[in-house]
Amino acid sequence: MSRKNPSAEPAQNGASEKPKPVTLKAVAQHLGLSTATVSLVLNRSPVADSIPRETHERVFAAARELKYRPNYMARSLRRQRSFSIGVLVPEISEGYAAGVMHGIEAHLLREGYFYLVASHRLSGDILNEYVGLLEQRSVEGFIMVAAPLETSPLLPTVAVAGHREMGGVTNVVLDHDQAIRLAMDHLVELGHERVAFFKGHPNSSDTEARWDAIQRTAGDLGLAFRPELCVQLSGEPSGEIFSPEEGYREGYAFGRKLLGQTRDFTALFAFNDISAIGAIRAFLDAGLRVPEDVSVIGFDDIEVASFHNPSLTTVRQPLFEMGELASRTLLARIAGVDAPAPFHTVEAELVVRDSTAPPRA
Amino acid sequence: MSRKNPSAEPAQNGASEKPKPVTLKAVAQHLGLSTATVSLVLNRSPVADSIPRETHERVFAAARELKYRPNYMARSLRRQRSFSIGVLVPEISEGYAAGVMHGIEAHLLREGYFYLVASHRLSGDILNEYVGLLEQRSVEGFIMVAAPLETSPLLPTVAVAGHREMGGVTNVVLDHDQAIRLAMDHLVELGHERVAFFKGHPNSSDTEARWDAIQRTAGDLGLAFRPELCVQLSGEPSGEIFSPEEGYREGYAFGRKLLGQTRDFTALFAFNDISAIGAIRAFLDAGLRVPEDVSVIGFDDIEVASFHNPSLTTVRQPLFEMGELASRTLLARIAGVDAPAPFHTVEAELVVRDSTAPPRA
DNA sequence: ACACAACGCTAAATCGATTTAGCTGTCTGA
DNA sequence: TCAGACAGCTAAATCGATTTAGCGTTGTGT
Repeated sequence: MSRKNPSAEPAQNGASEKPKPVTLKAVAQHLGLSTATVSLVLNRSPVADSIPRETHERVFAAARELKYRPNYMARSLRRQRSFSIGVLVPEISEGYAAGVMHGIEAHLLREGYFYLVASHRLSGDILNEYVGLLEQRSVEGFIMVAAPLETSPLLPTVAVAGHREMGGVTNVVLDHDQAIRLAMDHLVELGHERVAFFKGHPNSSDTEARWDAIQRTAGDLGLAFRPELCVQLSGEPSGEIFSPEEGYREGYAFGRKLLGQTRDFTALFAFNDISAIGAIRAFLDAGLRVPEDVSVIGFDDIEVASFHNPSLTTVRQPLFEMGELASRTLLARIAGVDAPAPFHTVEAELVVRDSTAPPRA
Repeated sequence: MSRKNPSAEPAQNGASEKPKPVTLKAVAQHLGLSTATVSLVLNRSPVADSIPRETHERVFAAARELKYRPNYMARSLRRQRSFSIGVLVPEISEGYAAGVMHGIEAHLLREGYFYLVASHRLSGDILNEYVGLLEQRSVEGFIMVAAPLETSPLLPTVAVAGHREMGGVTNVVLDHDQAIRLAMDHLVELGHERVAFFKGHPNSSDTEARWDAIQRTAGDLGLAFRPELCVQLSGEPSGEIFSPEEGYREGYAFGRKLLGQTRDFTALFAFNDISAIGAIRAFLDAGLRVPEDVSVIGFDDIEVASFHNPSLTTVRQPLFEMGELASRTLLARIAGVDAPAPFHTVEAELVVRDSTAPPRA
């Protein structure tokens, strides 16, 4: 209600006056030059090489003095460049995507790009809709996180945690074999022999790759891999809508389902940290202690993993680096530097915390 | 390496051919009409009222057939509208901001807007830099989360968790008195009399408001409010850089510092969930049980709060709704519907979970 | 039979930059 | 002395839409 007297402020932002932005023309007139010259100089065009140093200085001085800011729309229209890219994530308030976006942002803004975000919630239809809208907005490319992409997009695209090999799409993927190996070795070294596994959401693009790696590695290590130790939720999830809250509930449900099938296991390798945490809760509710009775290992190392109690042993995905790599790769492709390699692989790292221990003797 | 034969795909996206987008002119020519007519019809301009229904249909049919998509840059340049807003958060991979952004996104995209995000990391300089860049990008307004805003921005702005009253800025704020009351009543009802408090980051805009509310409420309830029960970190943080990881460490450090000062308390009211979790860890490390020996109550109800073990009793901020309200308010101001009210207040909610209990007898 | 309105549409200006082709005027070299 | 090179700049087209002013044609009322 109370409001300071606004008379002191220079340009108020309500709906009152508009500050009338400084155009190129204004700068040119102020200098007695043409807009062409000013533009050439300000953009350091090679054509401006023949213009004497003194004029250069006058132009820059005037631009600074008048606080000239080139109009982004006009410039983009002419150059057919937007310096924007579209980022499609499952859901913005979800740990995995947030970590990747952090890396994306760091690199992109450093290079003078901005990004537009939208959430596809693991639905192909929603994804396609936003791809269309963002294309209309002239984004120069896409970074998609865990996106259920069906067809080759028209623009350069980098997929993080994508699994399909697709024309024009560069995948930033974890080396799943190495990652799974890390986790399994850890469990085996602790002495676990009966390990339970969660299989991920059928629409999540990492699910298949990771599952394959698990099967292979279990075989290599001679680990029992029995059906009653593997849990996948009943098939289609409720709607195609995705949320982290659901991931947690899913983990809890997984955990209960597993206990319903058998208690003959000493460790659980969850699909991700969220489901690991959900499962831990299910175990605790069932009177089992973690890690004394059951060791649990997660995947991702999202923030929660270290905050959790017991803190979570997990396979760390270098999310920030993956985001950075994705942006770097995309910008290179936009610049036409890189041929679109189908894969860039990053390595996982084992983070041992308190949710794993040797099995009871 | 291996790559499917791309001959089947229509338009490849590498750096090869460009699909040559359909312009308004193309549609007009295809119809034998002028671009003016087509534009008028497609935009349902009142000027097009005198154009017969049949022509309307022809135009729409052609647009659909040719898959015409208006060029965003051209349209924005002409209309002086970008349908974009700038969102400035402390850090994108942080729970509070993510929750608010979720709400922002939901409402904004529904209304045909997109948003550009940047992280100010609680630094005024970084904030100003991005404000400038985003203004240049012709955003139509700002939503700022926990931003250390010093001067009135030129564009319509809505601040979430802002505390300063400032010309042209609408604040979406929590009713801190009500929120604090909720928490304190809960503790008092449980029987706690000696309660410790954390004071937040000096650059975080909610810190002061919440601290004031705590002091007032403690007074109202006749609660002891002794200096040795209040902890604030040593003043300036290391650099002005902010991260959730630091919030956790801060909470841990808070907890240790508190224990160093006194153990004569039965409950802790932390500044937020992250610091609550950090403190709980410090207590556990010191051999105290939560909630048996010490009750801990957080603030925010970020995702982690419910996942944590023990799950966290906390004061829920309706982050999603705050984000929605912020966007709604901003769009209304952009449309010139609303006068810029200085405050919109939302109510908190107490979420009782497992980290609080009656004090030991 | 004629003025005037309504209809159906278009020419052209405009938004604010970028960029190519080219125009002066001076200087150089043969 | 004169062609040609070069320096130093500019006119004008262009990007793709939106939007105002207005132009011909037909119809209507008196």
